[in-house]
Order: sequence, then structure tokens, then C-alpha cells
Amino acid sequence: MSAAQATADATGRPTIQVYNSLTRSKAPLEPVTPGHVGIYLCGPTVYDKAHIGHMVGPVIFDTIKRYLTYCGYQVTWVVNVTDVDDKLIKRSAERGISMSQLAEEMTQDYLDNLAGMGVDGIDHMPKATESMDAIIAFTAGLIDKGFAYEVEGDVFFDVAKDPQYGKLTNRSVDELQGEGGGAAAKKRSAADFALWKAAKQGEPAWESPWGAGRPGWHIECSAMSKLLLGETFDIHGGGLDLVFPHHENEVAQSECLHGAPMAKVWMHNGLLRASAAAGKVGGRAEREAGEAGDQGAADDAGADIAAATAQKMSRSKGAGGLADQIAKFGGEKIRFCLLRTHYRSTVLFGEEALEESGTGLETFYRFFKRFERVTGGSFYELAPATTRAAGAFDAGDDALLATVADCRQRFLAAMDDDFNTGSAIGDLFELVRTLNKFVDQENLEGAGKSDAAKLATLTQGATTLRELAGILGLFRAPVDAGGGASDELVGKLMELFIELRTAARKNKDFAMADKIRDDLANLGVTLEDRPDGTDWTIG
RNA sequence: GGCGCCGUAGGCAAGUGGCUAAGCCAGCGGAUUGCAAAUCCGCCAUCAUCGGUUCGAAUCCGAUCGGCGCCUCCA
Repeated sequence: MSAAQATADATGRPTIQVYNSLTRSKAPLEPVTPGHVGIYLCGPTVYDKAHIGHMVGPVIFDTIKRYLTYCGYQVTWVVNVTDVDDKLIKRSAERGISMSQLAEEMTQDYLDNLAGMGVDGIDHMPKATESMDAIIAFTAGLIDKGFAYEVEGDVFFDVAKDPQYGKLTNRSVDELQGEGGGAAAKKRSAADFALWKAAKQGEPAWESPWGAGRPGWHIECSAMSKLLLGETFDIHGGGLDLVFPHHENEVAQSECLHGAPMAKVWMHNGLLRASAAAGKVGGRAEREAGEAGDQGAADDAGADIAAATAQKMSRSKGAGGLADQIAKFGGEKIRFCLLRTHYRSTVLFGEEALEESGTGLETFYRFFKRFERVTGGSFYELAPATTRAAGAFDAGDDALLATVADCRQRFLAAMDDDFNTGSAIGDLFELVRTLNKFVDQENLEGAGKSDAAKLATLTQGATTLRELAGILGLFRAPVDAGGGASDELVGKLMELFIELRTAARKNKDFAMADKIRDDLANLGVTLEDRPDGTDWTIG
């Protein structure tokens, strides 16, 4: 990797700096094929319901794909589903269903949650069980080249044959413990890892040159990324917790087989931490806390108990399943909350953080209503530019548009710098404030309402806001008002109350007017008096 | 023990060598309002500590204190 040279490519695409875990530095994104970007994100092992932590990667990469597409790249985004694994076997046995049934159920849960979070840019979701040929061929290739060996139906990667092993996480082979279990004795080195596992009686199995068995954990990603993106692709992503051993093993496998780099850039997102407690959500800290509370658990049974306790504890903290959280808070609020912090940082996640995100979002929602009041058109029906080139505009000598253009410029600069969504959101707030100020100053809700030129200017500003927010996957559709606001009777009753109160105000009977407003406030209904009438909201 | 990350206002969080240290939440003052709400304006940080490099550091280096991750399954 040579020094960063900030030059746009020949087609005028902007230079985007990306932090590479492999080099621990930022460098300009230079795709293998100019104009195309292939992204592989490690998806879930579908043995249990998704929790919020599983959404961090999808949300940030969904945003990255939107941004790259906006910038003129053609993006192919792959997220795998690992649907065969020891944990699936164990869990399905416990539940008395087949592994594929379990996988199907949990995959559906995952897909539902992705939809709830507004993640819709995934191009391929390959499943390990549907990629067996590729996995077996990959494994066989490694044996042929001498990087792997077979022992009684198991196949292991021979770490000693790869001088580069450990380069991603700066580890030396002899310091590694390696995976334990019954297979440990068969391995040449403790750090060797399974590419293929011989099936025990009753376990799901696929035929292979080494007998009936199933893939090890890491091989499916190497095989499927090769299948869909090629031997060398542009970006490989995943949570920070996957760097070792998962990604370390992936690079080893792929680069030994291909003799070429696996990914040009490795991107790792930070992990979530529960804001109310120590430790990442669903992580080891919770498990250990669980074990501590479950004192006396035998060591070898610890993992089972710990996993169960971690779940229970999450629920008892009000975290619940992700689906419940999306239902309770709304996907947009969660997405906004995740995007407020840079993707490489640890995100504090909890109800307080979500509430605060909600308060911030209200500023935008209120502006959208205001925009509709002023222009008569819906913010959500504005048709913004879908490309960076098309979104650029000449502000002329218009002060408002000059400020809008400035916000847009800063937003894009932030995104160009390793997808700094936190900074970009700050620019969005400045933009909405600028637009509000404009409405205030030009009195567009009052006397200025008929000034078509001003309304057009405001509309252009709002369109830019929509353009930029759309990159983050925000404000793409109206959020449900919720809380029964759509109830027809409630609407009629509110009309009645407002009418009575308006009459009271006309008669200067402010005691009565305030009583109505205060009593409604106690019921959770807020009234807002405006020159042209009274608005009400629930919540 | 090994590898790595982080410590910016009451809370959250941008900023990684140089204009007045983004933005959000909370608070305070003001405009507006019959009063509110909403909106707008203003106020609120010298960047964990110490030392060093530099004309100049939150930003680089070292030490110390504190928090965290990985080294075993984990997004």
C-alpha cells in the first residue's frame, strides 16, 4: 500500500479514504475493477434469533453501499448465511427439529430484522449448505497444494505451511491455543483449524472425498466469496470480534490457495456495549456475569449455561429480541442510533441512547410537517438526486442555497473520510436548522406564504436534505405516528377539543384554554398553537 | 502473559499538527407566544495526568492512571 494520493479516478468518482484493518491505516479505495466494488460481509450463524449486535454490520454496509452507489460505483454486496455448524446441530437437537428447519426459522428472523432496519441492498445471501461443491473443491485444493491434511475424515489447515499466518492480527502461531475438543489430538499444531469435520452418527452430513462430513466454520466464507466476488475482491467486512480467528483463518485459506490477496481492504465495525452495564451486548462479559450468578457450574458445561443465561439476562434488561426492539422503538431510531457513532467505535447501546436518538429525530420529523404546512407538498415525495454528480447545484447568489451547498459539501467530505456518519449527521442537523431559520425569517408560515420563489428555494433545500439523509438510509418513508393517532374517533374528539379551546381563547378565557391543554398534556397529547390553527401530537 | 483499542463539556459524540474544538441530549438567558409548545438567537469544554518533540499539539513520542476488546464460540 503506497501513500494516499487523493485523486479522483478518470471517471470523476471521488476519492474515498477507507481504514484497512490489515494495514491499520487509511488509504484511498481503489477497486480491483475500476468503477465496481465487491463487498463481502460475514453474516450470521443462524442458530438463534438475531440481536441488535448482528445489525451493526448490515446497517453500516448498507450505508456504505448507498454511498458508493451514489458516488457512481457499481456495488455487489454479499452477506453469507452460515447454516451448518456445531451450534446449529446442538440447538436443533435440543429443540427436536432438523437443522435445516432451525436454520430456516432463524434466517427468516434475520431477514425480517434487516427489513425492519431498512437494510435492502444485499445482492447475494449465499448459504453454506447450498455451496457444498465450492467448499469441498476449496478444501481439496488446499490439500493438493499441501496447505491442508486429512486425518480420519477430518481435514485441517496446516498453519505451519503459511508463513503469513497471523498477519491480520499480529499473532505468532506458537502463542495460540487453538480450538480444543476431540479433534485437538489429531492436529499437527494446536493452531491448525478444521476445514472439514467428519460426521458423527446422526449428524447432518455431505459426501466428500474424505467421507461424510460438514465444513468447518471459516471455509464457507472463503469458498463463497470466491464464487461470487472472485479470488481478490475489494472489501471484506465484519465485526471486530471476527478478526480472530475467523478472518485470520479466511485470509490464510484463500491466499494460500490462490496465491493472491483475498481482499484489498478489511473493514471491521466496533462492537456494541449495553449502556446500562459493562460488557458488549450478548458478549462474554454477560456470559461471565451469568456464570458467576450461576455459581458452581461445571467448567465443561459452562458454555451451555452461559449462553442460556446471556439470553435470559438480555431479556431481563429489557433488551428482548431484536424484533421486539424494532417494534418498540422503530427501525429508523435504531438505525439512527447506530449511525450517530463512527462505525469503528464501540457504540453504547441502550434505552437511554435510543430515547435520545428519538428526540433528535423529532427535530427532522417536525420539520417535515412544517415543510408540508408551508409548501403543501410532502417531504417524502420530493425526488432528490440519486447521484453525487446530479446533486451538485449552483447556489448563485442565494444565501440559503449557499449554506445548503456548504452543508452538503461537509456531509460528503465526512463520508469520503472513512464513512464518518457521525460527523455527517451533524451536518444534517445544521441543514435542518438552516431551513427552519429560513422559514422563520421569511415568515413562510404567515405573510410570506405566497412567495413562490421563496417556496421553491425552501423546496430545493429540503430536497438536498432528503438526498443526503437517503444516503444514510434515513427518512425514506414516513414513520408510523403510532399511539392510536390514526384512530378516527380520536381525531374527531381532538377536533372537538381544539374547537372548544379555540373558542375559549377567542373569549380570552385562558383559564379554560389552559386547562384543556394541560389535561390533554397529562394524557400525552401535545397541542401547538400556530397562526393558522392548532396542531396536536400524541407522545 | 501476548496483540490491539479507547479516555474531548453534566451525558453522548465529531475532530488525529495551525482560523473562534462540529453536532445531539440536558441546563440557563433571550426573541416569539395571552401563557405554552415548536422554531430561532445566545451562553455552557483548553481536550485523563505528567513529561518530551515542534515556531505551533486534543491531534506526534514516552510514562502514569483509568476503561475496553481479542488471544476459545461470537456481528
